[in-house]
Amino acid sequence: MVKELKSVIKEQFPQLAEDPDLLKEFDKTIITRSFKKSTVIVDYGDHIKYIPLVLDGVLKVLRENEDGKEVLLYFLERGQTCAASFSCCLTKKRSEIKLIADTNCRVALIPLAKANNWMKKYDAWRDYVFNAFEARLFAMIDTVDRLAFTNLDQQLLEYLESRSVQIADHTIRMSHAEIARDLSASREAISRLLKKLEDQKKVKLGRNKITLEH
DNA sequence: ACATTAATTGTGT
DNA sequence: ACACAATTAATGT
Repeated sequence: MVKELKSVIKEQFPQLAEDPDLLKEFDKTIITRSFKKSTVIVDYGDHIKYIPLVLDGVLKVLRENEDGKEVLLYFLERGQTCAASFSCCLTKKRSEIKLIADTNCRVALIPLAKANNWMKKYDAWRDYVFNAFEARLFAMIDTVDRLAFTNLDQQLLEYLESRSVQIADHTIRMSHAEIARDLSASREAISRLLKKLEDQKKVKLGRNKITLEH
């Protein structure tokens, strides 16, 4: 199991695997855990104890508005980590976000103190963290752009395509209502747009599933 | 296999 | 956005 973790790290986090000392630290301190789909891993106000590295599956990061509405911030895929957790790492604040297993997933957990300490000790770790922040920042700028400049049609199509890549499957098993929540749109609007996409032969619809055609 | 129920999806306003 | 109709899947008998 330990050597299996090592090979997953090499595959998913190549930058981290370059430093053998860091890999040894991983061996000693990392806990891997599996979560079933829909499990809440971190909730609003929780104290963060670990930095998660996604080994497998997809996680969802949500934020709650002042008026109690939940907004999807972004998805975490294998090889990624939660930038929001790092900010907790530095400030010791409670969690501003909710982290939820979008699919069954496997996560490596790094204790906060270690993650902090490694910043000084290991260049590879520090670089990884900064890269993660940078990548997340640009990804979020991108989504803000799309929110501002594209209509819901576009967003829906891009959402479906990116989900399909994430789960490596043409068939997305979700209800229209779930998709609507992710896009902060009404369920009816999504249903109608999906039907339009079906008429255009871009997707095939079934109950709780959407298959992308190419 | 069939009926009942619940959940999802479609439609008109 | 809402109300309700239609359809589909899940469950019990």
